[in-house]
Amino acid sequence: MIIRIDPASATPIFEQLVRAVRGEILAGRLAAGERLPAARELADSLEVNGHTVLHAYQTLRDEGLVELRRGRGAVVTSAATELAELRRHAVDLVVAARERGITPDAVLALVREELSR
Amino acid sequence: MIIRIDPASATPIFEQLVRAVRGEILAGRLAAGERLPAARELADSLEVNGHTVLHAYQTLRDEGLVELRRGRGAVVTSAATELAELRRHAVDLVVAARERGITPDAVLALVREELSR
DNA sequence: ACCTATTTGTCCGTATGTATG
DNA sequence: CCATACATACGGACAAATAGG
Repeated sequence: MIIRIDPASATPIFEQLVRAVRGEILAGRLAAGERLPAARELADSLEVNGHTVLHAYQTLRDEGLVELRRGRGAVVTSAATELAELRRHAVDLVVAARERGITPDAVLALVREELSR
Repeated sequence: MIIRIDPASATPIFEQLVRAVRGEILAGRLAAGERLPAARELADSLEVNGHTVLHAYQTLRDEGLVELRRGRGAVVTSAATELAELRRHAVDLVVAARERGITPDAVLALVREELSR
């Protein structure tokens, strides 16, 4: 997993990490059961503090994307990969809508209708 | 607001703080708009680290019970007080059920029925 | 418009505890 | 029993938003 951090950015380092990992998961490049690098290890390689990475990992845990366990590390949850699969369908829907010149509101209305069935 | 912390307890300090403040809110002793003591101030008075109190406050924020703003502090949300009011009704319900010797399952079934209306 | 005090936000460093394997 | 890796807590520093004068 390749992550790049911009220490000069206005967005906090821990949030950059959250976005990077979340992106990897939602893009399907990190599947359920796969392990993230150990927090301190990643911290060392990025030259940031271990807490900063841990804070990011804990945020991802709060979002339900990873499971944290002492001695085992951070593991991508199955819910996360399911979310990634769901996202692919969402992308398909939006692409199809754009191809047909359908307005965003109409798309949302359609999805709402299906959800309320 | 009187909070007591047991440093020797197995439950983490920050969680003891979360429970204490949450309890105050749900008991109605802290109403919407009221401010919690400044994190570092409370930390000093309890002789714990400022980070520890801040961690507790941020947990409460994640639960939607307080709003945190730089320079303003931690303010109890209206959602929190509404939750407290809801809790009072729940207590009333349980008390009334116990007085009448109604089983917990029956109470839950009743509530479910009302919710599904 | 300016300045100052307050207070949370983030980050660094360090240390110890504790569940996992 | 031992290595790994997260969990918690301590301490210190500076940034950034808010409120008030």
